[in-house]
Amino acid sequence: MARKKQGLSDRHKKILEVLEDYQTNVGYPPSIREIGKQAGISSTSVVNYYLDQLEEKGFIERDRKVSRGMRLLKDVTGQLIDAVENTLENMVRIPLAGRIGAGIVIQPPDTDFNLYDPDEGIEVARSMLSERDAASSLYALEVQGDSMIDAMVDDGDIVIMKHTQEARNGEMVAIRLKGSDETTLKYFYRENGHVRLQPANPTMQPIIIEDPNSVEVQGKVVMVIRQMDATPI
Amino acid sequence: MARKKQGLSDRHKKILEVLEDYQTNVGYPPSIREIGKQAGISSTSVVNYYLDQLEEKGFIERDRKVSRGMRLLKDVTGQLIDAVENTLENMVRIPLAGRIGAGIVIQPPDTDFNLYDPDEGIEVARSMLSERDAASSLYALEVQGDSMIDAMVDDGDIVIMKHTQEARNGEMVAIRLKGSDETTLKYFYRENGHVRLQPANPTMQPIIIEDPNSVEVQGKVVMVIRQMDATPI
DNA sequence: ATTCTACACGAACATACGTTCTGTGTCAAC
DNA sequence: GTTGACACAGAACGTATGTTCGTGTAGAAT
Repeated sequence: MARKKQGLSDRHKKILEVLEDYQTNVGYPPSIREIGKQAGISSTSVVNYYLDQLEEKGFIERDRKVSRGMRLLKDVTGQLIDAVENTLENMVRIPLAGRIGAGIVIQPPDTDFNLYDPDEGIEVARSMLSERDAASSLYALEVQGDSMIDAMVDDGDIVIMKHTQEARNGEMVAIRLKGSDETTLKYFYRENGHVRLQPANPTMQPIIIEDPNSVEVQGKVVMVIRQMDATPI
Repeated sequence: MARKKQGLSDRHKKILEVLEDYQTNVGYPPSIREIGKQAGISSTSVVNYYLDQLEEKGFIERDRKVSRGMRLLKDVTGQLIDAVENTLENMVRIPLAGRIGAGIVIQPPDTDFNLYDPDEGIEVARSMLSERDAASSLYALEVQGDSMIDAMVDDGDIVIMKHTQEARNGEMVAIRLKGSDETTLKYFYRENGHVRLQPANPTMQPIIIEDPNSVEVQGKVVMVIRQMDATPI
């Protein structure tokens, strides 16, 4: 009953390479004869022979009787290959809507604030977001200045926001106090009839707002991204 | 001489949709007869007729005499389709190598890359990394505890590291001082024969180390990610 | 009306391509 | 030795699939 598991011979590997190369370069899978030519195998039956083995090992999937009817499932290294659609749908592009600073400024995307390319956006893997968030319309803001260091948000950070008027306890939200024109990022808690705004930095004291109506929630922070690799264009 | 340019009839659109659907769902392009069936066209010649037109309009590319020898170039909307290779390479999966706390524990990505689940990892768009970084082997660490708040890194944050022994000025690095078993994240500056370690929080004072040899660089911080959307599995 | 063009159908044709069969050589186990 | 599993080659076969051709219709141009 002893089955050799990981045993990929040179021909197996070569064929997998050909498969991957061909698919990526040509756009559709190769025929058996083409595989043979690329891999240095003269007989179609031998190629077929190995394709069957690769299928049994779970590297490819074959549709019999169909020309070029095969698809890669795993890499030569055994890594799973995401199909095309997956990768397309696995990424979410979030528009860079503007900048925020001490006096917060959220520019709607239509403003021709052209410091960023029109297609300049933040690409985030869907897996890094909750399903709800990925489905909703998000926007990204670049933080300018040190005014949010008590929220653990640094100059240059990218905050990804979700527009909302309501906040639930424990969420980090962008809020503006009535009478102030300054927006800050704080953890939001509604308790005992008042609102507690908790800085992310645990060494700092919370702010208690007795009148909940004087707190205006502008959005919820979904993610903060700090890129350290200095590649400013 | 008037040529209708953008004129995509319903059949054109339908065929493009079929093409896209089939490719993404099945993994290779459809045959002409399959297109016909899906698009409600009974004759192969009609499908061929429209495929020729779509090629002339630049939506697809065809390889004559080859079964399923076609690939999508543009979307129904006219948007360019990224080839397979692009989508495959657009995302980088970074293994979650461990956790760091006050008593830092950094496990460099050893050869046993198979310890964590395949879905245990951080997916980052290649566009969010520099080319150099994306090519190098990165690993991610989850921060545990508040010991890095002076580096603007919070409990629960994900730091993406690049293994290196050398640091250049201005980079945020994980460093350990000789004689200490604690690792911290600081901005690194080598100047006038000494090393200056600058906390990210600008209100905090730098640390000057007179002997550069007592500073051990363990890695460079490439990115910090803070997920606020509470998605505990 | 006639002609031309775009669109459509279905059948016939040619071949690209997957499958199968026979045969050969090697190497271990018996 | 014999057997059997394995790797490989080449040819023959069947069919899936792209191509071509003859025909037809509807509408615009002549």
